[in-house]
Amino acid sequence: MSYCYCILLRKASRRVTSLYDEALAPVGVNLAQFSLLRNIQRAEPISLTDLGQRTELDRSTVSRNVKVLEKMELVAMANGQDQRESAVELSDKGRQVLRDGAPLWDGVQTAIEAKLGDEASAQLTALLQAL
Amino acid sequence: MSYCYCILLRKASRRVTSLYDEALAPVGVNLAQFSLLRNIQRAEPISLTDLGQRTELDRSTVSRNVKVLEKMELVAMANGQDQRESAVELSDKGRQVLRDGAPLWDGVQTAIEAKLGDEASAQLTALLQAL
DNA sequence: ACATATTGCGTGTATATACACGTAACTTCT
DNA sequence: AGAAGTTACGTGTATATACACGCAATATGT
Repeated sequence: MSYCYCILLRKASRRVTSLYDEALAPVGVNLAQFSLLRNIQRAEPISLTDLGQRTELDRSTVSRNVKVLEKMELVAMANGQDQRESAVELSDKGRQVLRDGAPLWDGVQTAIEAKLGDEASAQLTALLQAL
Repeated sequence: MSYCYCILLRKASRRVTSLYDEALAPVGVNLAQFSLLRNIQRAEPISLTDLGQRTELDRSTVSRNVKVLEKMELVAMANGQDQRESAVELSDKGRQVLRDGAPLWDGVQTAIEAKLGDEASAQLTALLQAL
């Protein structure tokens, strides 16, 4: 009787998310928001649809998550190529959060690697990508 | 520059959850609900607090998820030891879902093992438990 | 040009999840 | 017995997430 891979994944996901959330709390965002900001930064200005593909999230999910970031004034919506397309851009405040959050994010990242060891960390990365 | 373990986990979690959800669709529950039913089965009648500890979920989350199962008539609430405690039990319909869902769940489980290989599957299990 | 198809987005609806807070019930201490 | 603390639970609020649907804008085919 093997453990359910899905449940193991979901539990680990919740636990680890909690670690990153706590670490990032000082800059006022959670892991999901920090990651979304990073994805925006890598391709700004970016449409919501493109952002959804990059993050592997449903477009409507991205739409709502971006709206929260907008309310926090970390990003701003601009006009895209089309009238229908809207382009997300970081605000100065958003860039600051990314700068301030980077070492916090790195701390958790390093802590996980220290806990698992280098080899196991690499294995984990490979396995998660293979799923 | 390493990948964010949390994001890798969350993405894998969403992808894999989706696999199980699709497989379980014929019996009318998703993976989270199926898993919750299984946890109830293992310890019924069980209080919401105990169920929360078993599933590593917040009590309020369990409370709400159980409420959905109750509306689907897969579980029923009975009186616990106390007046404050409520005990969750499976209904016949709930047991049937567990029976019918088992082979569907097993199919995904086997498919994942086939994809990763036995050794990698065992590694994955160990790594996820270590996190 | 006009009808049709596609694209990009928002909203409605639903589950999953957590934290904070309040309430009722039980326990413990004096 | 009565006060104080603990336990079990529900609800309010908020984010995360997906699917279905509809609308507006653009592209395409005749």
